[in-house]
Amino acid sequence: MLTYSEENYLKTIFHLSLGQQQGISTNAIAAKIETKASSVTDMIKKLNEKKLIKYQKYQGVTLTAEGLLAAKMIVRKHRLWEVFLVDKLGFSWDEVHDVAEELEHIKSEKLINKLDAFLEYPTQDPHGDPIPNAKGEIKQVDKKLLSEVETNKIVICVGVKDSSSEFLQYLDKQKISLGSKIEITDIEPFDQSYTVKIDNHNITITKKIASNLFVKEQ
Amino acid sequence: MLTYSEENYLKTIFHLSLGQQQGISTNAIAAKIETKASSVTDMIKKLNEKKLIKYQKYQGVTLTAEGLLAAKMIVRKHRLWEVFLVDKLGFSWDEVHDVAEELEHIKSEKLINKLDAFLEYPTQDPHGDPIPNAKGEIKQVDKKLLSEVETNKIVICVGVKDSSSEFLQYLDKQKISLGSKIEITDIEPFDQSYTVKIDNHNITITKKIASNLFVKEQ
DNA sequence: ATTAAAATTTAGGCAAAGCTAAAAATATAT
DNA sequence: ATATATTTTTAGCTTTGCCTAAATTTTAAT
Repeated sequence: MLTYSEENYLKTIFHLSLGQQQGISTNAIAAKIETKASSVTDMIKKLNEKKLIKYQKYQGVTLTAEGLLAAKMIVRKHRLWEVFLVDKLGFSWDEVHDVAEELEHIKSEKLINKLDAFLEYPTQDPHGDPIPNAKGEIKQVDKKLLSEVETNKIVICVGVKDSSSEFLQYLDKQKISLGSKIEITDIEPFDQSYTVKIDNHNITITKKIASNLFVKEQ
Repeated sequence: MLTYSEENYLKTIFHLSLGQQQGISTNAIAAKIETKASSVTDMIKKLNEKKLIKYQKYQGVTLTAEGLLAAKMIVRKHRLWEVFLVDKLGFSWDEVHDVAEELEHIKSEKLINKLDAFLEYPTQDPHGDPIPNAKGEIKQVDKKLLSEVETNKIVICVGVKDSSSEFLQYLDKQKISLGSKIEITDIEPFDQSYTVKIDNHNITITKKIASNLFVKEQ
C-alpha cells in the first residue's frame, strides 16, 4: 500500500519521464513537488527499496514496470475525477486540478471503475490529456502544437500543454476551447505573433500561446 | 486547517455525544477509533488548544460550538458522498461506508456544495441518517425503533441504527429496505421473536433486528 | 587538467500521530 | 473508610516526511 506522499512522487516521476530517455534528476523532482532535494533523496531511497523505481546514487531515477503502473493508476484517477468535476458538477476546466490532486489518492478500485462507467469511459480529461484505462493503457492521440502548424491549414484544438489556471482562463476569455476550429492566417516576422481565426472570429496571439495549444489536423 | 486525524476525532466525539449529556471519555473515544487511550489523550490536548473541544483532565470532553460545526461538516461530507456512491455509482448500502470515510476528508467547500446540488439536496443518506445542510443544520425526522411499536400498526422503515455491512446484508436478504411497509403481527412471549409483515411477505425476526430498525408511523 | 559551480547525498533535527509502560487520579467494593 | 480496580495521564520511544547545513560527487569552464 502506497502512502499519499509516495503516490505523489510516483506521479511526478511519471510526468517528468514523458518523452524523456534519461533518468529523472533529484532536482527536477524537487522543483515539481516544491520540496527540497534532500527530501527527494529520502523518498527515492524508500521507493527504490519498494522496487517502484530504479535508482543509483547521483544517476537519477526511472520507474520500474510496477512503479509505472502505479503512477498510471494515479493519473487515471486524477483525470477521471477531473471529468467528473467538469461534466457532472459543473466546474470549469481551470478549477479542477487542485481538487483532483486530493481525490486521486482515494483508495478504492471499485470506486474508480464505477466512476469510469458512470462517466461513460472517457478517454480524455477536460484539458485533452489521455486517461489510462483500467489496465494502464494510454491511447495516444496524435496531435501537434499549433506553433508547428503551417499557415492556412484548418486544425482542431484538442488539448493544452500548460494547464495552469492563468492560461486556461486566457483561453476562456479568447473563446478557445477543446474542439475549436483554428486557422493561422498570418505570422508576423517581427515579433512572431500569430493572427488566427478561431471558429468565426479573428484574434492575435503570441507565439507562447501557440506553443501551448495542441491541435490535430483533419 | 484540520488534519485528517483531527477530523476523525471530532467526528467520533460528535457521534458519541448524540443523546448524551456528559462529556465523552477517553476510553470511549479510543474504543471507537480503535487506538490507545494514551493516543487519545495526546489528541485531546491538541483539539483543546485549538478550542474545538472543552477538556479538563480526567473529566471527558465536549465539543465547542466551533468543534461541533466542524464535526457536522465532516458528517455532511460523509453522508453526501454515500448518497453519491449509492444513487449515482450504483454501490449498495453496505459498501459505502469505508470509501466515504476517505472522501469525507477532501477539502473543498465548493466541491461539497456542488455535489449537494448535483444530488438535489438530499436530506438523508442511504441508511436514513440525516445530512446536515451547508450551515450545519440537521433536520431531525421523528422516528422510533421497530421494537417500540405496538402490534398491528403499519409503519415505514426509515433508517437503521446499526449500519454494519452484516446487518445491511441481512436486511437485503430479507428484502427490507428504506420505505418498506412493516407491521408487527405477533410477538412470541417465549423468545421475544417478532412475526412481521414486510410489504407483502411474512417473516420472523429476532428482537435484536427489531431494535435496530428505525420506522415512522404514518 | 585543475578549479569552480552545481547537483546530490548525508547527518542530524523537528512535528505529527501513533505506541508501551509506568504513574497518578478516580471509581468501586467490601 | 480503605483497598482494589479502572481510567486517565505522563514519559519516553518509533515512523513518516519534511527541514537545514555540511560533505561529497558530478559537471562545466578555463
